[in-house]
Formats: sequence, structure tokens, C-alpha cells
Amino acid sequence: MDMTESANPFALPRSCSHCRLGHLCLPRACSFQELGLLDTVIGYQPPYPPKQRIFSQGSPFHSCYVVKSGSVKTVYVNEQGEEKVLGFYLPSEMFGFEGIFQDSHTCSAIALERTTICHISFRNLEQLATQLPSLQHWMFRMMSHELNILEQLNRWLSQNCAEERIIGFLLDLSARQSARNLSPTRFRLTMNRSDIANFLGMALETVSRILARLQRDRLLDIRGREVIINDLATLNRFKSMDDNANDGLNRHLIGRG
Amino acid sequence: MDMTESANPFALPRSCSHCRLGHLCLPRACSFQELGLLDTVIGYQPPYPPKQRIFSQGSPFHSCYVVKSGSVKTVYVNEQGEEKVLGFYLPSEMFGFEGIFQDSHTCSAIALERTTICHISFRNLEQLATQLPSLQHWMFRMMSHELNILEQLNRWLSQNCAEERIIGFLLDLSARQSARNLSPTRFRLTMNRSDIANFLGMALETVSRILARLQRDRLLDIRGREVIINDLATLNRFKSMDDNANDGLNRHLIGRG
DNA sequence: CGCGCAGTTGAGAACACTCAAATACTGTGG
DNA sequence: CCACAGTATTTGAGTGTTCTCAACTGCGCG
Repeated sequence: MDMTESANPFALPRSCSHCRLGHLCLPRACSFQELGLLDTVIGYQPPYPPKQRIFSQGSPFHSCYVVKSGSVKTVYVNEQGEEKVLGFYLPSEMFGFEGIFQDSHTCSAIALERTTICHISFRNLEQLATQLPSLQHWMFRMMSHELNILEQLNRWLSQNCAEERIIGFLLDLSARQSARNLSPTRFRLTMNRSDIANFLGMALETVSRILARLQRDRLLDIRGREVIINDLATLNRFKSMDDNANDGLNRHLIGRG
Repeated sequence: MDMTESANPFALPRSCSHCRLGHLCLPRACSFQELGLLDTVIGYQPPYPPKQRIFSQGSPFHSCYVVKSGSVKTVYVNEQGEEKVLGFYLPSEMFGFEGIFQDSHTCSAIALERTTICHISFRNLEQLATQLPSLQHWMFRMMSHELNILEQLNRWLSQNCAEERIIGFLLDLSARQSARNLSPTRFRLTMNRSDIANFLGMALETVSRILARLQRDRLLDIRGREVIINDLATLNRFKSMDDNANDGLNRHLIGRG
């Protein structure tokens, strides 16, 4: 215990100033002098174990959240009890501000694995934002970014066939890996087939079949949840049928931040 | 010319303080004393004729926009030149802040009929927001609202069959009519079948066929673009298969604000 | 070692799509 | 005011992607 942050990804960071993800996160909006102020709005919790909820649909909105390590899915449950997976969040990605509007969360957030989260008091963040115009602007940009991602996802889901959606999903994950300096061609899916299918609006059997086909065509290798992308170029050609915008921070081509 | 605002819906308003849509719009965020400040960030233009663009995909982002009268669609065009209709906007509804993130618009906005628009300088609005915390909060809420709408739309598009999507679309329009004190059961579609189909992610023939079926079942009457909803209760039963959130301001059940 | 969950594979059915043609509207000019 | 061109909408027939149901395999954990 008490290892340095870089040695133990689950260690609680002392401060935003020392966070390795700072270049992708709130500190980006602040000058060096302002960085200390961020720590006044951010809280830390011990890691969440797999399947644990960070917040629940309908619960009061107090905070936004940033994934520090691990991954998270957000889920909406309707009156019939049917689940809809709304998105997946990887380290440095922020979620929870869907709750601002109604002052309560419209979905639940659930850890997909052992996951560390920074909690950002929204009330305090808002107050700080009135004093730091660059922070205010950064927040508007983040929310606008989320809008862009959702619009792109809408396009994706309503215009593309099952195969294109799956390829887009994998390439999105790949790009988000890259943004964090991880391999864009080798990674582990932290969600199961059912979550992927639900997120992409198709049957889980379809996901399975299409992944098998892509593997047969040697475009990728997938064993369980381990993915190795063999032919990024060809896959990109499938995908680039649609995309030309929203690459501002080299994140989230489709899917969620 | 120079008629009072209520007599001529296309007359340029003198100020937000006198706008009939104030209870649904920015003035809602301001105290009486602050109302005057709003006028410093808002500009007016002569009405846009049908099919005219309010802004174009890729153009620099300067303003957000509110529909004062008429209606607007937003459209994304991909590399192949295929269009995707992203949303429809009715009076009091705000659009354009998808452009904040990249500082340029990621879609085009096009008037569907003769339409009056209020232009809100975003730079000025941001500056004003640092001085009026309630305005800042209102903006966060509006953007969060847009997120809610898009997430709901995502759910709708990926979980529901064609018939349910069309019913949801009509009921959404109906609810938005209500919010402006117009009849929820009789209204005119300002977009063509192709736009509806594109927005809902289906073929226009499917829209046509399903509307014919709903008419045959006496749930509604539709002649061209004139809609009369006969059996709101039954239609709602179809739709309420899914919804229980996002009714905060009694607007946009699906579709866009 | 076996139970349970996750994932794969197969067969048949259904919904929505495409192509094609007919009909109804809209706006314009004579 | 009517005729006409062009567009919008409806309707039909056949096809295809994806879904559902069902059985089977593999993996992890107690």
C-alpha cells in the first residue's frame, strides 16, 4: 500500500496536478496556478468492484464523474424492466451530466470491472466556473462533445447495417485506446456480448456471428474478449463510409466517451 | 408593417422582455432586472424563406439559435453526400450548440417553412453567464436536456420497430404542440415523408405504409401533411412501452427539442 | 467434477428494404 | 383559371438482413 500512483493504478491520486490523465481531463482547462482549485471540487472513493453501481437511475444528481481506471457502462431501464445500454466510459472520460436537467440521474452507471472514479461536485464546479471562464468554456465544450458523440451514434445506429456498426464500435474503442497511448490493435473488451449487442441495437447472436465472420476474413482475431485487429486499414474503409467530423480530440468516433 | 408582435408572428421582437415564448426560453433563467441584459446578446434577422440555411456544416461557430416561429431541421451530410436528418426544432427550441466543441458546426440547419430565428452570440452569452450564475446553470440544463433527448432518441431508434417509432414521433410532436398551447391532436407536419423516414432511420415507403395502417385502424387521420389524432390514449399505450423519464418540461418525448 | 453463465452456431420466420409503377399534390406560366 | 411539369406520396411484389427459437460448446468457479 501507499505505492506511487504510477505503480498502482488504483491508488487514490493526491491531486489533479499529479494525475497522469490530466492532459485529457479537467486540468486541461486550467492554468498552472488554477490547478490547485480543482482539488477543492473533486473527491475520491475506494475502487468500485465489478457490477457495482456508481449512481442509480432516479437518484438525485450531485456530481459528475470521471473514470480514472477501469471502465463503466450506463444503462437505462424502462417500465417493463428492459435494459438499454447507453454507453461505455474509459479512463479520462466524464459521465453523469445527463442528470443536470432534471436534477436526478436518468440512467444508472455500473462498473464493468474494478474501477476507480473521480467524483466532481457539480455545485462546486459550477461555482468555480463562474470564476474561471476557461473552465466554464471547457464544460460547455465537454457537453457539446457529448452531443456530437450522441448525434454520431444516432447516425450510426439508423444508417448502418449490423456489420458496419460492429466495425465502428471496435474502431471507436481502438481510437480511444490510442488517445491514452495504448495499443490501437490489441485490447480487451470489458463488456460482454449482450452489452455490445444491446448498445448497438441488435441481437447478441448477430454480434457473435459477425465477429466470427470478421475473424474468418482475417480482419481481426477475437478469442473471448481479447481483440487483435489485423487489418485496421480495411476496417477503416468500411467505417469511413460515414465519418468525417468529430475527431477533434481523437476520441470516440462512435459510441461514448 | 409595424404591427404588434402578437398580430404578426414574423415581426421582429423588440426585446426578450416582450417575447411571448419567454416562459419556454432564456428569459426563464433571469430575474426581471436581468432581462434587459439578454437583449445585449441576442440579434434578430428577417425571416428565412423555406429551404434556406441558417448555418452550414463546417462553418465557424458563433451563435446558438432559437426558433421564434416556423420550424427547422438539422442535417448531416457524409462524404458520400448522403444526408442524415438529425432533428426538428419548433418555436422556443434552441439549436446550434453542437458547434461549441469544435468551434464549427457539425451539421447544417435548414428552415422547413418561413421561419424567424433569434441569434444568440455565444461569446457574449458565455460572458454574461459568468456574471449571472442562474443563466450559467440554465445553459448547463439546456445542454443536459439535449443530451437526455438524444439518449432517448437512441433508445427509441435501437429498440423499437418502425410502427412504434412513427407513433413516438407523432406523439412527440403532439406534446411539443401542447407545450406551446396548441392543439395536441391537430397539427400540420412541416417536413416531408422523406425527412421523417430519414430521421427515424427507415425507408420512406415504410412511413407511408404505416401511416396508412394507423389511419385504417382509425387511430388518426392524415391527409398529406395534416394530422388529426383520434385516439391519443391508444397511441400512448403503444408508446409508453418505453418512456418514463425526461418529461421535465413537458417537451420532446423523442426527437429533438 | 459439475453447475451455471457466456458465447457460438443452425434453421426458419418476419419485418423492413428495394425496385417499380401509379396516383396525388404544388406551383408556375400561359 | 387551367394545363402541365415536377415533386411528393401511395401502393404492390419480391428479396434480404436480422431476429427468434433452440441446441450445443466452452470456460470459470466452487
